[in-house]
Amino acid sequence: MVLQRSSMSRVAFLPGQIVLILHFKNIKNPNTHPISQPSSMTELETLRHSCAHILANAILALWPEAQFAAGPPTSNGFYYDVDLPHRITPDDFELLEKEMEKITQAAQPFECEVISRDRALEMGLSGELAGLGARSMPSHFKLDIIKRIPPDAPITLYRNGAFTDLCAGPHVADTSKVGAFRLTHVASAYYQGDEKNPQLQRIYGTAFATKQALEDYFNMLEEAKKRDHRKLGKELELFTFDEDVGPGLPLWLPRGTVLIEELEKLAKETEFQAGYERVKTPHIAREQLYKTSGHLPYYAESMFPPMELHEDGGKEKNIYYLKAMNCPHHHKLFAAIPRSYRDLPIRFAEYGTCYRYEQSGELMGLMRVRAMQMNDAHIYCTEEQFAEEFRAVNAMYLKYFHIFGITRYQMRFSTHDPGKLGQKFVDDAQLWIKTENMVRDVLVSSGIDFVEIPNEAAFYGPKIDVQVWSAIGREFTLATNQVDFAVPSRFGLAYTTSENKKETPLCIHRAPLGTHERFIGFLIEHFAGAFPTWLAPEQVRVLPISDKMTSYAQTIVRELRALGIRSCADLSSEKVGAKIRVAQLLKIPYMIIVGAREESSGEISVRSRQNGDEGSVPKENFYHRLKKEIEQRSAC
RNA sequence: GCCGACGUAGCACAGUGGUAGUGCAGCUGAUUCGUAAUCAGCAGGUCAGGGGUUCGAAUCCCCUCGUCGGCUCCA
Repeated sequence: MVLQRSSMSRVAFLPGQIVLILHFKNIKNPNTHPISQPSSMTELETLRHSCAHILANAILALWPEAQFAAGPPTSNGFYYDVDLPHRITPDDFELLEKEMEKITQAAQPFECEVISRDRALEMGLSGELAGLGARSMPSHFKLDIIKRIPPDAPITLYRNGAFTDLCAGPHVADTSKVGAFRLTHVASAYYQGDEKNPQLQRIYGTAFATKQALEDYFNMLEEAKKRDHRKLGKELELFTFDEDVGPGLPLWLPRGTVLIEELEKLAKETEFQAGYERVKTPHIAREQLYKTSGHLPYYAESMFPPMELHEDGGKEKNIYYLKAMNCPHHHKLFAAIPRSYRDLPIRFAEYGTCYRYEQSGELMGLMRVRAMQMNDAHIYCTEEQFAEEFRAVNAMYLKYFHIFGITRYQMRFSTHDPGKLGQKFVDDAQLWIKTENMVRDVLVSSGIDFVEIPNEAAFYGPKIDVQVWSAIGREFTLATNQVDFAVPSRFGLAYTTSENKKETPLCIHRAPLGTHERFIGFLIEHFAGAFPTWLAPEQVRVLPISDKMTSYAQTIVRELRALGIRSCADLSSEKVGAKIRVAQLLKIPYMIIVGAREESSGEISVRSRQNGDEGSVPKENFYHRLKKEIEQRSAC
């Protein structure tokens, strides 16, 4: 299973809700417009785009030599890419915002003018495009952009005050109509997103129709930061990173390990019921395995550098790689024993640990790491069995999403491009069409919303990625499900048919729980650290009123543990209020408070994380309720 | 990987050239308490690491490591 690197898009934040705006290549998208067509921006986008012009205008007022590239609205605001010797830092924002204020207060009308291509080129050469008038240097990025405008498309200018920009528009009526704005950060970006091109400074800002909406947005960002898994991971003692261990290599503390083991328990139960068999494979393999699979050499740069071993007194060199995926190992397990059509489907499952050398700048908490434990399985089946197997896999995804209450996700169905058969995609047009139709049918008949993206399939077959969004709005692939009709034949995998012939099986790679790292990172944010009882690292904390109650508290802990319930007693000499506070901050689902009253009556006083004081109950009643809640994996 | 910012006690932070600080957590003691913080004392640091400038560096400069924000959205 190869989890593809996901694009990191952003979501748009609106007060009180989170609205998704997706950016997919080749997909109709309300936010992107083909260059030749008149733009159809939303009101908010228009406002933000106008803000970008005002930003450029302000930058020019301070640094007239600035050269501008693109300045579009984004999901959360706007930016303008600028080439400028002066390094703009957040310290410059105040000054820039003041300049921008001057422009908005002047209420300069935005005027549109259609010009000829020659006139546009002329203006570009004289530096007037994205400028405050003629300059000694040409507007070279704008000239490049003009070259890329289709010959039949009109070329338009937008002006406000002295500022003129090559722009398709639209814009607000005048510069006073841009609502409330703020510059947010500065980053670098390559011109046209290509690392061969010069690096520009990208100044980001955001704008809303009203000051209140702007404030709401920033408040919401603050709230989102509180559920950032990196922050909660530290506070709740779930995982850590260490410089000596290495970047992107998480260390799981005991509380985080509980999460891992509960997820594995769930996966193992679910997969057992669905007819999977568990396998175990080593973390390394010889170079030859990845030559056979086809991962070498093209995938080599995403793998850790190989280990070279000189065995036989140094005569022979053996090269080993840390595995970046489990599929080749699983294929070898399939190949280990002669297989009959009667044996299929064969479903091999393993929580396999994989290592990928992700670029240092791409690492991000648990969401993108270099060592990951994957909820992997490979299903080998006949073509006839494929639809049913795929349907079952899909049902498993939905079952998991139901358990975790994951409702905000998107299924992304990536298909092939017939024009690229034999290059980007395995050359078997019939099989592509057939499998894609089967996948599509399953999705449609299951009533699942999905987007279809041509040209994004894996080399060996179509795939479905489940996209979700982190607390701070980054999009990533949580889980993936891929059809493979190419690699099994590279491995010479075969089964004997009822006619005693050899046939290559299809393979479904699937990882509905993705990797532990990313899935738990996601769950931490999804639950804001308040895990449902079945997942909670510590399920119950027993709080004795005073140390006279120590032994009764310990009795209760023993009883809970005998029932398999994770619990501890807080025997510190704090007052009960302080103990409650600590337990609440650790987001422990239940507290049991015991004093003399409870000891004599055999009752316990229950306090839940969610509802506070729930009063006294006979302890067996509570144990029973808790056990049921855990067994059922209730949402809360 | 590239660009930028940042790195001070376990955590959150203050300290911009002149003796390294605060709060929480920790430890010790006292307190024995009924639903979100009891009190007191103590300890804790090669200021990420290395090099340089300076009479003197957490502070200025260079290198390395790490973390964070970006690197798709094209007039």
